[in-house]
Amino acid sequence: MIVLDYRDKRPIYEQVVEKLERLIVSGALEPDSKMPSVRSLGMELSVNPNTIQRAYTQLEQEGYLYAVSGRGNFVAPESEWREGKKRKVLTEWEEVTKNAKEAGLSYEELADALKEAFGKEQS
Amino acid sequence: MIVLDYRDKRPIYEQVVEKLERLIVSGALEPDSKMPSVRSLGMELSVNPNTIQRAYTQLEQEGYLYAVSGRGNFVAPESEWREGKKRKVLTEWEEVTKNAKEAGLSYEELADALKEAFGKEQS
DNA sequence: CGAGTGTATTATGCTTCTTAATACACTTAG
DNA sequence: CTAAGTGTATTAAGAAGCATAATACACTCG
Repeated sequence: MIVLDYRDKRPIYEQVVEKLERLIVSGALEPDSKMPSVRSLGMELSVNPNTIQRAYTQLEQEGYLYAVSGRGNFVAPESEWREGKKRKVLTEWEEVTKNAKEAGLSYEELADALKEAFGKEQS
Repeated sequence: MIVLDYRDKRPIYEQVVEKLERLIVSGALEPDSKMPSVRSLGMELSVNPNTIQRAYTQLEQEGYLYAVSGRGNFVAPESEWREGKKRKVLTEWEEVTKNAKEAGLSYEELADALKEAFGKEQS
């Protein structure tokens, strides 16, 4: 399902959150589909179930999962997280863009990079 | 010179690095100008000199400062860090842009936000 | 010479992350 | 009904990183 990067200095639970969030946002994990149990995903990643539990709890607080006692964790419907995610990522994008400007990157350079990222043809 | 944010959960030395780098890149601290000594900046921020030393060492490794034994730390000439900084921040920008696209933000939305960030007039 | 500088070392306390071992209530397949 | 699998909670322990404190030493400059 996911692969951990041991060179990454961040906590494991944070990596798990990031990677699962990515799978959900990209649509690789469909709404209402069942997530692996904390025990099975812990086994698969050679990580303690508590660590997975911590990741799931955070994903639940952020609206990406919902838990059903005795049954498991499930991907939340898109309406629960899509708008919040867009707002969050746009704020981050504006911040990084500000840094880029400050570092000396020009409007034209970024405009070109933006076209590139969206597969637009260069003039 | 700088102000620490105690709500920020990152290590102090990392905050110091980020804020000083910002001052250098923006030009607020001119090349070859003298930085505060590790002891004086430690006093000013109510932080241990070792913590400042750690920040200075990292800034030196990244090319923003150079140290002269017995005299102090100084801002490195722009040629030492400008290009590296631009490359680094562009890579980060491309990554965040990819995330924004994946989260559902359109080319038009980002193009508008880019114009906004550079103070361009909207058509 | 003395004050101020960078730099290094050692020790200590604190917080966070992670593992481990349980425990309990719930749901579902058999 | 029973057993297995689920989420969830608790407690204990170890490891690592962060920060402070107290020194120490070589250097530069007034």
